[in-house]
Amino acid sequence: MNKTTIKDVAKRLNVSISSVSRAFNDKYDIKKETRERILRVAKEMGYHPNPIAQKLKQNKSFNIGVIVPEFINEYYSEVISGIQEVLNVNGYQVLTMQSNNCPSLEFKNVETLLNNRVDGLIICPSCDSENMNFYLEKISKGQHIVFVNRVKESFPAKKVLFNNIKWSYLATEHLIQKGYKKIYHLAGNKNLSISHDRISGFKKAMEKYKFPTSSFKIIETGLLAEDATVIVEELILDDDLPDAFMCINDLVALSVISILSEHSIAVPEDIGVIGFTETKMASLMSPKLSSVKQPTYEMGKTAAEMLCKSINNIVIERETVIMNGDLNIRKSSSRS
Amino acid sequence: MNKTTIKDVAKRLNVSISSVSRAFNDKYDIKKETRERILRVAKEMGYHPNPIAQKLKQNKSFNIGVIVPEFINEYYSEVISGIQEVLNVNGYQVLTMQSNNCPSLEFKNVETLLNNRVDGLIICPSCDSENMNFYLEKISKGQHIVFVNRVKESFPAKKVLFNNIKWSYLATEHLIQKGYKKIYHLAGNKNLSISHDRISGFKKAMEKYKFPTSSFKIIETGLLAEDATVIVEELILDDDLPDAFMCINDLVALSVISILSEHSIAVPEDIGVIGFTETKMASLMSPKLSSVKQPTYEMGKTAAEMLCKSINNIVIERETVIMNGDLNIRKSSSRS
DNA sequence: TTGTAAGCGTTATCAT
DNA sequence: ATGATAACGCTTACAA
Repeated sequence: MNKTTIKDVAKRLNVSISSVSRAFNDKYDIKKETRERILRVAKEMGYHPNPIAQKLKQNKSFNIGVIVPEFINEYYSEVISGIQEVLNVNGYQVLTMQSNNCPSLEFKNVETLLNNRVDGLIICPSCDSENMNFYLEKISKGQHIVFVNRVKESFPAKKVLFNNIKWSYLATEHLIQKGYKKIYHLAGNKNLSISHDRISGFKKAMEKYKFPTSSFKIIETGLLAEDATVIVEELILDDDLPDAFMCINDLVALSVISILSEHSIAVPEDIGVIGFTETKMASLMSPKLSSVKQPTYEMGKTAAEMLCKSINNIVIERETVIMNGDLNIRKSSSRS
Repeated sequence: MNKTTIKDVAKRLNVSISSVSRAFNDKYDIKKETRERILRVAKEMGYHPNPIAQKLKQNKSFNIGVIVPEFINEYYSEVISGIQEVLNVNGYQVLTMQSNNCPSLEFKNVETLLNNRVDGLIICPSCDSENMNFYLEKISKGQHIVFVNRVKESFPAKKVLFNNIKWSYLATEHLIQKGYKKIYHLAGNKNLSISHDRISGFKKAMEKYKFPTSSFKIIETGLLAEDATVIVEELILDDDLPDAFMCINDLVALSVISILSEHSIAVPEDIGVIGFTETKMASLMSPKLSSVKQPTYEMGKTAAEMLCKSINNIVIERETVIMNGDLNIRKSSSRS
């Protein structure tokens, strides 16, 4: 075990511990030679300053807490990777916790992390309609918090969002331009702003291209593959299939394709499908899935940078950053 | 900010700080009433012991470091979830880092975590053939380390492995029993023991069922989808397609299916395909992918439990735990 | 049962 | 330029 302390080094060199400390913290006066001598011997002895003592003294943990709904899917894994990239470079360690999409566990995790004295938090909320006052209170008490993804644009806090309205509109427009005349949107849960926004984008496209009410539907499906399965089976039974599905995410899109294929309905010839929040798998399917790509990694980096600034009291230009994506068109929406 | 200290509480109650400390650490003698009074007032004041001070005093960080090659794919995300589940319950916080499949970054991360005084490490190595002495040295210095997945069974350390030989054998046997007569194994990089073991299992099945050398091949493909693409295209050009592919992982399997489908080769009718290390997506494909499921979550839990025991010097029955999986048979290998 | 005080490994103020 | 020392917030041996 590494047990060499500043005292050991000081004793060995017949200098005071303050000199050793100074040698390791450039900011103090110390003769260049002594500094180098100390550093050399310290290295020989395998000395590393004990960060825990430093933390206590400086009243700073150099830990940042990150809470996500889950990281089994790529989305939040990539966000976390972006966060780590920035924070590690800045000398922070990242403590990640999952809320399992449960607000009360999310809040409990926040308390755990705060009790562990994290210097700041990045929260990807599981839900943006419940108890957001919990966070406003923490912020007003001086906590540094940055939110990512599932947060209302109107929420008065630092946050990084994806422009769901715009890219939902563009995805829908793409289907229209491909000649699909009857389009259903398999939407997520309405009390999530991201679902709400994607519905808005979809509606906007319907209006813009003057689709009559009979030519589109918005079906609240949820975010899970299983949910979609049931719905599509029903549509088939009711003989109420559209020309194309605009799906809340790739999981739903893939399960739609899977069911249609079981019923020998051809994608994209009979029915077009487009997903959202691109999965790596999207390009490994047959047919390959068209989807809206979100800049997950960059969203994480941006949030981390905002947090660093917040901690260092650097004023920020914009409290809210809304990011753009890419429309990755592949086979599933490209009939010729 | 939470700034209430043990002193504030003591002063407020006209007791000594040791009494307050005792109230929070059951193990000491303290009158029940005082204890309750202290706890109640402490709660009112919003006091929580400062874990950093506790760590310094107890010379223990209550942090555990975890290093994985990446957590964009589900495999390590699930392992980490299992680890967190156990460690959080035991009062530890988990510091996760990615090595990006690069041994030197992995070692650098180890040093970072050790300098941060983690109480133990769980390592999912990026490679098991290089510099494993690095770890043996740490262990001999008293560090607590548990390895997961990519480690040779002969490596003398605590570890949790998957029985790759057995399940590779079973996956291959399944293809044989389905009547596929010519089987190619798309293998991973040979200097990884997991690839090596899966090759062994494959060979074992070939021997057991007396396949002549002309009826099977082992092609070193790598772990990535792109690698497989090239290989299969070549096989098609050379008119050297087998009856079935036994793939090193699902990513490779899915890209095989995708290419075959582009060439209008039917899976599973013309060619059967089976993957390894089940992806969630496996059951969303058409055809749904057969695969070997690894108990990722349980592997993480097991490793974490072993680490806790190691830290608390509890003797362990077996230094090496080798886990079993499931054969999830779906459409891609089920011709009728 | 409770209080006093030393000490964990640093940093930073004040002398020298 | 360097050294002595208090302090960070807690635990724990020892004293009362």
